[in-house]
Amino acid sequence: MLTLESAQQALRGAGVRLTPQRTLIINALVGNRAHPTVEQLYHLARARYAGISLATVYHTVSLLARHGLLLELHGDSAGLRCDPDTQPHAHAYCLACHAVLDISLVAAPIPCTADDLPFTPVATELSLYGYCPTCAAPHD
Amino acid sequence: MLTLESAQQALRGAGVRLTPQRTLIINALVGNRAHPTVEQLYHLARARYAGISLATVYHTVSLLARHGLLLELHGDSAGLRCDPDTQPHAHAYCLACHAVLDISLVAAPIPCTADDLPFTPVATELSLYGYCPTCAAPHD
DNA sequence: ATTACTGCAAATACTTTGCAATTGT
DNA sequence: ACAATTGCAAAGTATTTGCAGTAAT
Repeated sequence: MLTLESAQQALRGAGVRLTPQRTLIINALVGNRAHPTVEQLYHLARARYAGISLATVYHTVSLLARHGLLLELHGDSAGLRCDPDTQPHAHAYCLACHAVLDISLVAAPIPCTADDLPFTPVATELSLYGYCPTCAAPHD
Repeated sequence: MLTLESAQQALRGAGVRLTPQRTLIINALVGNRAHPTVEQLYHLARARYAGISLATVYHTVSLLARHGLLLELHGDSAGLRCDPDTQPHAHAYCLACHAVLDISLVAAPIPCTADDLPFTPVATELSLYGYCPTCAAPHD
């Protein structure tokens, strides 16, 4: 799970500078289970420092993903979403309220064979589309 | 598996008109295992009828997906891809040559629970990112 | 005849990029 | 000091939409 300390250590170890903008974005992600879009992350960061730009948020998200500190989720037409939890799990996209929920996976290795030859994934993304418990509940 | 006949039947049964453009697009998809993007589908269709427009291809792909005749794949930054095979299977995206390969899944029901409440998916997408057998092979 | 569909062009949305100014180390 | 990073604006790419003309049933 992402923490400011683990991120600082990973970035410093890679010779990457820790700017206030990056600290801001990391802090907005720590403990955040909402799977924010880049746009939402931008607003969260801007609430604390008005000068930050959307381009910097894009840059930083890409940087953090390259350093294995977050996962980029592509399952949503609302745009790129970020997940600070890099442990294997799936994502449930609610078609009604557009929430993104975590789905824990019972570890079950996927036999990855394409045309009978092995395919070695470096990343996987399991996306489920449906209705979350709140939206699926009968209306009053 | 999509055929022109099955598509005709499904669309006519739903009161949807079978235009030459739609027939063209369906034919471009039948037996197509390349998971073409909308743009590629547009070029395939235009090779047979120069007048077809990209907007129509987008409309038609969305229509066919709504009628369960194809799957829309969102796993690629190259844009929306189409899969005429609606049976459950995963997709392997090659990070080198950008091919999209089918991965057969051993049927293993996923326990879908979000916050201990059931999430009922209406669609799922399992995307694997890595290197296809050709690109993973040692270079000469 | 009626209504759905097409094609164009414009609009929208998301993301990337060039570059000059700034800043972390 | 020096290279990395930022912010702005512009460009690039993907997709959607309004609407007038056209065509399927």
